[in-house]
Amino acid sequence: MKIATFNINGIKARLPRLKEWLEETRPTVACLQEIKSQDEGFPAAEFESLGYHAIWHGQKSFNGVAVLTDTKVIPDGATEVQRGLGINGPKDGEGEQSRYLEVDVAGNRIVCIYLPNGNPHPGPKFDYKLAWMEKLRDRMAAIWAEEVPAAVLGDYNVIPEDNDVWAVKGMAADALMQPESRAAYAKLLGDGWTDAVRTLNPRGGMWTYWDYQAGAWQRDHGFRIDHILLSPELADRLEAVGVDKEHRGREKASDHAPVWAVLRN
DNA sequence: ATGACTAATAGCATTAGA
Repeated sequence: MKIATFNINGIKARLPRLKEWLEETRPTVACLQEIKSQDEGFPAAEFESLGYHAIWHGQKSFNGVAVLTDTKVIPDGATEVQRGLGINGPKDGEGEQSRYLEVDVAGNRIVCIYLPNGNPHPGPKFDYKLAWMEKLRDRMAAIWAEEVPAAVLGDYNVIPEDNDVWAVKGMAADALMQPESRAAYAKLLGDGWTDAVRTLNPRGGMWTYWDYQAGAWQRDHGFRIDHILLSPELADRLEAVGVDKEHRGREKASDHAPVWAVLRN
Protein backbone atom coordinates (compact mmCIF):
# COMPACT_ATOMS: atom_id res chain seq x y z
CA MET A 1 0.00 0.00 0.00
CA LYS A 2 1.32 3.41 -0.96
CA ILE A 3 0.00 6.37 1.01
CA ALA A 4 0.71 9.91 -0.09
CA THR A 5 0.10 13.52 0.86
CA PHE A 6 -0.01 16.43 -1.55
CA ASN A 7 -0.81 20.08 -0.85
CA ILE A 8 -2.17 20.93 -4.28
CA ASN A 9 -2.82 24.67 -3.77
CA GLY A 10 -6.18 24.84 -5.52
CA ILE A 11 -7.94 21.83 -7.01
CA LYS A 12 -9.38 23.74 -9.97
CA ALA A 13 -6.08 25.28 -10.97
CA ARG A 14 -4.20 22.01 -10.37
CA LEU A 15 -6.55 19.44 -11.86
CA PRO A 16 -4.43 18.54 -14.92
CA ARG A 17 -1.27 18.18 -12.81
CA LEU A 18 -3.10 16.24 -10.11
CA LYS A 19 -4.65 13.76 -12.54
CA GLU A 20 -1.26 13.32 -14.19
CA TRP A 21 0.34 12.56 -10.84
CA LEU A 22 -2.35 10.03 -9.91
CA GLU A 23 -1.99 8.20 -13.21
CA GLU A 24 1.82 8.22 -13.16
CA THR A 25 2.42 7.25 -9.54
CA ARG A 26 -0.85 5.53 -8.61
CA PRO A 27 -0.94 6.02 -4.82
CA THR A 28 -3.36 3.70 -3.01
CA VAL A 29 -4.39 6.55 -0.73
CA ALA A 30 -3.85 10.23 -1.54
CA CYS A 31 -4.48 12.95 1.05
CA LEU A 32 -4.94 16.37 -0.50
CA GLN A 33 -4.76 19.77 1.17
CA GLU A 34 -5.67 23.29 0.13
CA ILE A 35 -8.30 22.19 -2.34
CA LYS A 36 -9.70 25.74 -2.00
CA SER A 37 -13.07 24.55 -3.20
CA GLN A 38 -16.52 24.47 -1.72
CA ASP A 39 -18.06 21.02 -1.32
CA GLU A 40 -20.38 21.48 -4.33
CA GLY A 41 -17.51 22.45 -6.61
CA PHE A 42 -15.36 19.37 -5.93
CA PRO A 43 -14.64 17.50 -9.21
CA ALA A 44 -15.38 13.99 -7.90
CA ALA A 45 -16.30 12.68 -11.36
CA GLU A 46 -12.81 13.51 -12.63
CA PHE A 47 -11.33 11.16 -10.04
CA GLU A 48 -13.96 8.48 -10.57
CA SER A 49 -12.93 8.26 -14.20
CA LEU A 50 -9.36 7.56 -13.04
CA GLY A 51 -10.51 4.85 -10.66
CA TYR A 52 -10.39 6.91 -7.47
CA HIS A 53 -13.04 7.23 -4.81
CA ALA A 54 -13.10 10.56 -2.98
CA ILE A 55 -14.22 12.01 0.32
CA TRP A 56 -13.81 15.75 0.71
CA HIS A 57 -14.24 18.51 3.25
CA GLY A 58 -14.29 21.79 1.39
CA GLN A 59 -14.38 25.49 2.18
CA LYS A 60 -14.83 28.60 0.10
CA SER A 61 -11.56 30.17 -1.13
CA PHE A 62 -9.15 28.65 1.39
CA ASN A 63 -8.15 25.44 3.11
CA GLY A 64 -10.08 22.27 2.33
CA VAL A 65 -8.93 18.63 2.46
CA ALA A 66 -9.78 15.41 0.64
CA VAL A 67 -8.87 11.72 0.65
CA LEU A 68 -8.72 9.70 -2.57
CA THR A 69 -8.52 5.90 -2.65
CA ASP A 70 -7.68 3.65 -5.58
CA THR A 71 -10.79 1.56 -6.20
CA LYS A 72 -8.76 -1.14 -7.94
CA VAL A 73 -7.03 -1.82 -4.61
CA ILE A 74 -9.70 -0.64 -2.17
CA PRO A 75 -13.00 -1.50 -3.89
CA ASP A 76 -15.17 -0.11 -1.09
CA GLY A 77 -13.33 3.21 -0.91
CA ALA A 78 -12.86 5.14 2.31
CA THR A 79 -15.42 5.54 5.08
CA GLU A 80 -15.62 8.82 6.93
CA VAL A 81 -14.92 8.75 10.65
CA GLN A 82 -14.69 12.45 11.54
CA ARG A 83 -14.30 15.87 9.96
CA GLY A 84 -12.98 18.80 11.95
CA LEU A 85 -11.32 18.97 15.35
CA GLY A 86 -13.83 21.29 16.96
CA ILE A 87 -11.74 24.45 16.98
CA ASN A 88 -12.78 27.76 15.47
CA GLY A 89 -10.63 29.96 13.26
CA PRO A 90 -8.66 32.88 14.72
CA LYS A 91 -10.99 35.71 13.67
CA ASP A 92 -13.82 36.93 15.88
CA GLY A 93 -16.98 34.94 15.26
CA GLU A 94 -15.30 32.71 12.71
CA GLY A 95 -16.42 29.10 12.50
CA GLU A 96 -14.23 26.07 12.03
CA GLN A 97 -11.90 25.93 9.03
CA SER A 98 -11.77 22.80 6.86
CA ARG A 99 -8.46 21.27 7.85
CA TYR A 100 -9.14 17.79 9.22
CA LEU A 101 -10.61 14.68 7.62
CA GLU A 102 -10.35 11.27 9.27
CA VAL A 103 -11.39 8.14 7.40
CA ASP A 104 -11.16 4.36 7.56
CA VAL A 105 -9.47 2.59 4.64
CA ALA A 106 -9.67 -1.20 4.80
CA GLY A 107 -9.14 -1.28 8.55
CA ASN A 108 -6.51 1.44 8.58
CA ARG A 109 -7.21 4.88 10.00
CA ILE A 110 -6.11 7.58 7.60
CA VAL A 111 -6.07 11.17 8.83
CA CYS A 112 -5.62 14.02 6.36
CA ILE A 113 -4.55 17.29 7.97
CA TYR A 114 -3.82 20.83 6.88
CA LEU A 115 -2.25 22.39 9.93
CA PRO A 116 -2.49 26.20 10.23
CA ASN A 117 0.51 28.10 8.90
CA GLY A 118 0.68 30.42 11.90
CA ASN A 119 2.25 33.48 10.29
CA PRO A 120 2.74 36.16 11.23
CA HIS A 121 4.49 35.26 14.45
CA PRO A 122 3.73 36.32 17.09
CA GLY A 123 0.00 36.97 16.87
CA PRO A 124 -3.46 35.42 16.91
CA LYS A 125 -2.74 33.21 13.90
CA PHE A 126 0.27 31.73 15.66
CA ASP A 127 -1.78 31.17 18.81
CA TYR A 128 -4.36 29.43 16.66
CA LYS A 129 -1.68 27.19 15.19
CA LEU A 130 -0.50 26.06 18.61
CA ALA A 131 -4.06 25.54 19.85
CA TRP A 132 -4.80 23.47 16.74
CA MET A 133 -1.73 21.34 17.39
CA GLU A 134 -2.93 20.63 20.92
CA LYS A 135 -6.32 19.56 19.59
CA LEU A 136 -4.58 17.35 17.05
CA ARG A 137 -2.46 15.75 19.74
CA ASP A 138 -5.56 14.97 21.81
CA ARG A 139 -7.28 13.38 18.82
CA MET A 140 -4.18 11.38 17.89
CA ALA A 141 -4.03 10.08 21.46
CA ALA A 142 -7.64 8.94 21.16
CA ILE A 143 -6.86 7.13 17.91
CA TRP A 144 -3.81 5.58 19.55
CA ALA A 145 -6.04 4.28 22.34
CA GLU A 146 -8.21 2.55 19.74
CA GLU A 147 -5.16 0.48 18.76
CA VAL A 148 -6.02 0.70 15.09
CA PRO A 149 -3.24 0.93 12.47
CA ALA A 150 -3.09 4.65 11.73
CA ALA A 151 -1.36 7.24 9.57
CA VAL A 152 -1.69 10.99 10.07
CA LEU A 153 -0.41 12.71 6.99
CA GLY A 154 -0.58 16.13 5.48
CA ASP A 155 0.80 19.64 5.49
CA TYR A 156 1.97 20.11 9.09
CA ASN A 157 3.47 23.55 8.40
CA VAL A 158 6.34 22.67 10.74
CA ILE A 159 10.02 22.39 9.82
CA PRO A 160 11.03 19.79 12.43
CA GLU A 161 14.85 20.06 12.39
CA ASP A 162 17.54 22.37 11.08
CA ASN A 163 18.44 19.85 8.38
CA ASP A 164 14.91 20.12 7.04
CA VAL A 165 15.50 23.63 5.65
CA TRP A 166 17.83 25.04 3.01
CA ALA A 167 18.91 27.92 5.28
CA VAL A 168 18.13 28.17 8.96
CA LYS A 169 18.71 31.92 8.97
CA GLY A 170 16.39 32.41 6.04
CA MET A 171 13.45 30.96 7.93
CA ALA A 172 14.38 31.81 11.52
CA ALA A 173 11.57 34.30 12.04
CA ASP A 174 8.93 32.13 10.38
CA ALA A 175 6.14 30.43 12.28
CA LEU A 176 7.12 27.15 10.61
CA MET A 177 10.24 26.77 12.70
CA GLN A 178 9.56 28.62 15.93
CA PRO A 179 10.61 26.60 18.99
CA GLU A 180 6.97 26.31 20.05
CA SER A 181 5.99 24.86 16.67
CA ARG A 182 8.83 22.38 16.78
CA ALA A 183 8.11 21.44 20.38
CA ALA A 184 4.47 20.71 19.56
CA TYR A 185 5.56 18.49 16.67
CA ALA A 186 8.17 16.77 18.83
CA LYS A 187 5.45 15.96 21.36
CA LEU A 188 3.65 13.91 18.73
CA LEU A 189 6.81 11.91 18.11
CA GLY A 190 7.28 11.64 21.87
CA ASP A 191 3.83 10.09 22.07
CA GLY A 192 5.17 7.28 19.89
CA TRP A 193 4.29 8.35 16.35
CA THR A 194 6.95 7.71 13.71
CA ASP A 195 7.98 10.36 11.18
CA ALA A 196 8.28 8.10 8.12
CA VAL A 197 10.57 10.31 6.05
CA ARG A 198 12.82 11.15 8.99
CA THR A 199 13.17 7.47 9.87
CA LEU A 200 14.42 6.41 6.45
CA ASN A 201 16.24 9.68 5.70
CA PRO A 202 17.68 10.93 9.01
CA ARG A 203 20.25 13.16 7.34
CA GLY A 204 17.58 15.54 6.10
CA GLY A 205 17.80 17.57 2.91
CA MET A 206 14.58 16.16 1.51
CA TRP A 207 12.38 19.15 0.77
CA THR A 208 8.63 19.07 0.16
CA TYR A 209 8.05 22.78 -0.51
CA TRP A 210 9.71 25.44 -2.64
CA ASP A 211 8.35 28.99 -2.66
CA TYR A 212 7.08 30.42 -5.94
CA GLN A 213 9.09 33.57 -5.23
CA ALA A 214 12.70 34.63 -5.62
CA GLY A 215 13.66 31.64 -7.76
CA ALA A 216 13.40 29.28 -4.79
CA TRP A 217 12.81 26.22 -6.99
CA GLN A 218 15.67 26.95 -9.35
CA ARG A 219 18.02 27.50 -6.40
CA ASP A 220 16.67 24.50 -4.48
CA HIS A 221 15.71 26.76 -1.59
CA GLY A 222 13.16 24.43 -0.03
CA PHE A 223 12.16 22.84 3.22
CA ARG A 224 10.25 19.88 4.63
CA ILE A 225 6.80 20.58 6.09
CA ASP A 226 4.64 17.78 4.64
CA HIS A 227 4.87 14.75 6.90
CA ILE A 228 3.63 11.18 7.30
CA LEU A 229 3.27 10.05 10.90
CA LEU A 230 2.70 6.35 11.53
CA SER A 231 1.37 4.34 14.44
CA PRO A 232 3.66 1.48 15.59
CA GLU A 233 1.89 -1.17 13.53
CA LEU A 234 2.28 0.80 10.30
CA ALA A 235 5.80 1.94 11.22
CA ASP A 236 6.78 -1.74 11.45
CA ARG A 237 5.57 -2.16 7.87
CA LEU A 238 7.42 0.90 6.51
CA GLU A 239 9.38 -0.06 3.40
CA ALA A 240 10.19 3.14 1.48
CA VAL A 241 9.53 6.88 1.35
CA GLY A 242 9.95 9.53 -1.27
CA VAL A 243 9.15 12.98 -2.59
CA ASP A 244 7.90 13.28 -6.17
CA LYS A 245 10.18 16.26 -6.61
CA GLU A 246 10.08 16.26 -10.38
CA HIS A 247 6.40 17.19 -10.31
CA ARG A 248 7.29 20.48 -8.58
CA GLY A 249 9.17 21.58 -11.71
CA ARG A 250 6.30 21.15 -14.14
CA GLU A 251 4.17 23.87 -15.69
CA LYS A 252 1.55 25.30 -13.35
CA ALA A 253 2.81 23.17 -10.45
CA SER A 254 1.80 23.47 -6.82
CA ASP A 255 4.44 24.98 -4.54
CA HIS A 256 4.45 21.66 -2.65
CA ALA A 257 5.60 18.30 -4.00
CA PRO A 258 3.85 15.00 -3.17
CA VAL A 259 5.31 12.89 -0.34
CA TRP A 260 4.68 9.16 -0.09
CA ALA A 261 5.39 6.05 1.97
CA VAL A 262 5.14 2.40 0.95
CA LEU A 263 3.87 -0.01 3.59
CA ARG A 264 4.35 -3.75 3.30
CA ASN A 265 1.15 -5.79 3.21
C1' DA B 1 13.51 46.02 5.95
C1' DT B 2 10.95 44.69 1.81
C1' DG B 3 9.50 42.18 -2.18
C1' DA B 4 9.36 38.62 -4.93
C1' DC B 5 4.77 34.54 -6.99
C1' DT B 6 0.19 32.19 -7.19
C1' DA B 7 -4.83 31.23 -6.42
C1' DA B 8 -9.46 32.66 -5.28
C1' DT B 9 -13.04 35.93 -5.07
C1' DA B 10 -14.47 39.82 -5.99
C1' DG B 11 -12.52 44.65 -7.46
C1' DC B 12 -11.53 47.89 -10.43
C1' DA B 13 -7.43 44.96 -5.34
C1' DT B 14 -7.32 42.26 -1.42
C1' DT B 15 -6.42 38.20 1.35
C1' DA B 16 -3.84 34.23 2.24
C1' DG B 17 -0.32 31.29 1.69
C1' DA B 18 4.77 29.86 3.85
